[in-house]
Amino acid sequence: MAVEDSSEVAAPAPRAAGIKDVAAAAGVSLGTVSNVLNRPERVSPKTRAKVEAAMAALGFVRNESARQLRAGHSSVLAYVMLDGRNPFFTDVAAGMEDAAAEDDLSLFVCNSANLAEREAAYLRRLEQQRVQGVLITPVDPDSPALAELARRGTPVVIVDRKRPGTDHCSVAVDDVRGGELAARHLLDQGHTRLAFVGGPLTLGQVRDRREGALRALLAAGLGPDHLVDLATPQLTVEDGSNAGQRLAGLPSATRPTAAFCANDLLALGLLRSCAALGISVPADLAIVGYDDIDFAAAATVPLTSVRQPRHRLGRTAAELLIQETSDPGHVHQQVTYLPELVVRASTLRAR
Amino acid sequence: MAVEDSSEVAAPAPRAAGIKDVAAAAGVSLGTVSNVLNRPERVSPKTRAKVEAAMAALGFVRNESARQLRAGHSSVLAYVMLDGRNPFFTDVAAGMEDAAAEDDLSLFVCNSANLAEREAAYLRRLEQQRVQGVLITPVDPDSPALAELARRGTPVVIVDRKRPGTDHCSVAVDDVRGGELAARHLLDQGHTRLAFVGGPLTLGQVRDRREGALRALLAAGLGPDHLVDLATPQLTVEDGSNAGQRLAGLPSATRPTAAFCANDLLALGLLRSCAALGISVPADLAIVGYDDIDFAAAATVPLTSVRQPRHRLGRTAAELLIQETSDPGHVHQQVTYLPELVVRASTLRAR
DNA sequence: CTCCGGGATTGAAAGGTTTCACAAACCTGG
DNA sequence: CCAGGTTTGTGAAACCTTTCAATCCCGGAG
Repeated sequence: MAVEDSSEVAAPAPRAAGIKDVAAAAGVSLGTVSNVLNRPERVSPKTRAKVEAAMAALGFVRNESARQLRAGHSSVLAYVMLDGRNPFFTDVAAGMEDAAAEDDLSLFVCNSANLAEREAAYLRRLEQQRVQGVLITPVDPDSPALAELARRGTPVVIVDRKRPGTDHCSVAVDDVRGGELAARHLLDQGHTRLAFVGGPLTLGQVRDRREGALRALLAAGLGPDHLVDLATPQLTVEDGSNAGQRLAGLPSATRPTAAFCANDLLALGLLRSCAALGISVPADLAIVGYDDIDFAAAATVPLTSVRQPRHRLGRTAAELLIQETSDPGHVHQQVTYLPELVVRASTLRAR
Repeated sequence: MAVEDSSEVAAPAPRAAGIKDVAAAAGVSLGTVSNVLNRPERVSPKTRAKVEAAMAALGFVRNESARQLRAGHSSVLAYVMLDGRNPFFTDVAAGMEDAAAEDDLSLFVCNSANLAEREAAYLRRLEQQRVQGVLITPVDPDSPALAELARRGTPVVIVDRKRPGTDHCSVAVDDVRGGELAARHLLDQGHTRLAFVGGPLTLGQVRDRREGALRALLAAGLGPDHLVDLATPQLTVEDGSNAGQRLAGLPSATRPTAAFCANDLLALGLLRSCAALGISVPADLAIVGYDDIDFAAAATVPLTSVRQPRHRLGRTAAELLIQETSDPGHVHQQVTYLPELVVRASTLRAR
């Protein structure tokens, strides 16, 4: 009167098989299973097959916490991005992901949404997880938290910002140059009175782009009064649209005939409100954006924009990070790319 | 001749202080430090202060791997999204993030980029990490991998898709209804020949939206031949633009006077190519998109679109997941939201 | 002065993996 | 058939934290 072997009963929740169970099932020792996992070449094909069969049968899934605890390192990179809703950053992340995948690492993407507090919370969490390294486009690149993180042993790479210190690598695009390109282009088109749409000035990107525009003016012999500031609280489509309203409200005598926007979201918003207000682009107002996101070219008045090598930016950043973690003789470097102006209909010279 | 105490030498890499070091520094036991961390109310204010001071002095950072190994659970949720470059999913993720933050959990965002292989790799990695649960907009909701993941103990919530089985919760929007809304609106405007722009049909979202359009036609007494398929390989701006070229190439006798696009990216691409080809929107071609991403309203011909409660979609999904992990008596539920048509200039009735 | 109750603290076990020094088994050629 | 070298396999320690039963200490009741 044999009782049905319990292994044949569909156990509802056998609770996660571990390496130990696999070893038992395969009739080998713990260490051997571990070897199959980590150094398969050191185990004979026969035993390896046995072990692999056991793993499959038990639905074994390696416990990464335990692995990491013992091995001391994880295989996760993280990117803390500044604005998850800006396609620019999404593309940067895609570049990182490609680089990470090549080294068999995962990329953990977090979105600080430009909130210092949220950023800090993520950094804390990531450090606790002992991620292999952190890529970050910081709310404030001078924050001491970043330096400390690095000092305590988590490599940090600053993305899309430069940082004078020598604690980390950084990858950036020359925003001053970008601003210069944009403004010079507008001046070349015969405009002499430009609007600068963007903010807050606490963002280095915004500051630098504006600074570049000023330089271009200066080089053309025009004073800073030829740059009309239309400050925005954020860099969203909505803010750009609002700026358009304000622009339209200016007396036509002093109203700029061209606008340089700190990013494409603003530019698209501006474009929209121009359409709504009957301001023709580029005849009445030329517009230059920044980032050259896909939607820039897709806008019905395709947008002139300053292109940044976003994919490469991300890829390079991730590569530097990986290098830092693997090469003991690593020295920090600051990579700077040059932006490029892409001219489209939104600034075609008015006849 | 005393040798300088080594503790006074600035050690270059003192290697991560652990709970043990804190205990030693504070003159208490291991367990007490742990209590300060996990049940502060059980330790007297005096000792707590001592311990906290020691932690600060040593720059102690809790080791999450060890914690998780012992405690058995992590505090990370993950969202595997279908297309990181589509703002719709970004917004969904933002909703999840809010819900997660409320419960003091982190959200790990991964982008499968519509690649089954990448998706599988992420799922494997996440399971190894023993994340608390997985939110996913799957490439293929019928993939057995999902069911198995759930069976092995990682809760899974399907987002933006429904799944007949009873293994997980799901949160979706009724795409058939959405397609119906879009098509009926066009029919109401007097159009009788519609283009459907979208693909691949392996994506349930695309299939359902198309299906809805067919139903609307049927309800209006029109056969399926009144729906002209412009299949696209993906759902990108570029694909939409290409579809526009093809549309323009159709003999004007049979050319549809309205287009329903499976998402806004396609619609924006279509819009762009119309502008380039001199097809006026909406006079020559009415366009309806889907998702109502921010750029839809921002397009220079603002886009009529089917709005989905994306933020809520994400939030609800995360809430269900959290509930599943905390409430033992949890029963899986399938939540379905209704979409809503947002009418804008791109379909204003032609005079 | 002893005993008791209860809050504060302790110590040891446990959790799943990797690592490493070592043992066993096998092979090669003398 | 054996010595010595190589290839496989083993077992125990270590990683850092959490948990929980046990101990300690203190003041108050008897």
